Amino acid sequence: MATDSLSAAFAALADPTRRAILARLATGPATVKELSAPFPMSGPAISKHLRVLERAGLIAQGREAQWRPRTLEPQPLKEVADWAEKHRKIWEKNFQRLDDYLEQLKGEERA
Amino acid sequence: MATDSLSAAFAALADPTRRAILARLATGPATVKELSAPFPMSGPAISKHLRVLERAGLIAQGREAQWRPRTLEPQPLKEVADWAEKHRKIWEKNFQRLDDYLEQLKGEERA
DNA sequence: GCTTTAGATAACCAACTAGTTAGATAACTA
DNA sequence: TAGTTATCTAACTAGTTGGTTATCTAAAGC
Repeated sequence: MATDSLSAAFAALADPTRRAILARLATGPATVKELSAPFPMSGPAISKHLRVLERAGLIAQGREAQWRPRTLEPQPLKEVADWAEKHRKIWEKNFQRLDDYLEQLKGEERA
Repeated sequence: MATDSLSAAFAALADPTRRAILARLATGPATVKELSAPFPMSGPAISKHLRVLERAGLIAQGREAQWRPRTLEPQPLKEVADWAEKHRKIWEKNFQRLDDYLEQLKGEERA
């Protein structure tokens, strides 16, 4: 995998299990046990997903007795949202220009 | 890789070479030759990146004599942007609630 | 001190990724 | 027809991913 932070964030989000974990965390901090409950998957598998999310900076780890509650870290998601929104707008403009061009062609044909 | 379309789009975007290719295509259609020019990488390597982008639905392939010009397809990027923006907002609300709560605690302490 | 609970780590495996070189296909050019 | 250009496919390699089971650590409860 590429090592830049945007690539790490995109890669971390490219898995439905990890996106579901983030969705759960959006309702508040949760322990590993709570996070793994919905998935038909071993604990270590969830631990690995959490490590991917953590290396991407999307979550952070707390410590409370024998629990390590995870919480969201918004910064990388903000970078992803900004990138996607920016490029979505550019692409749209691109397509608008194409539409304008096709419209113009039609007009010239008629004339 | 997970097979759902959102996962495929995120995975395709998780590589700086592929994001650069998309950035180039945002300025208009381009041949494989043109797309590979900026990269110190063999043609087949670029072909593979293009296949990943195509399977994610982010680009389409034209045909003109011996060229196969690629163009952008906006739909999957829109899905990515929507997902990211939606969750960014939820996370922010989450953090706002946390801030409110901490503010409230401070107020109660003072009282 | 022993048991239980939460979680991490290690070792392994199958599948996939990102690159390579070599060779095939298909269309233009002289 | 022969040669050149654009592109794709095949076969290979090294490294990564996503899962498993087995084992370890640390805190809590009795």
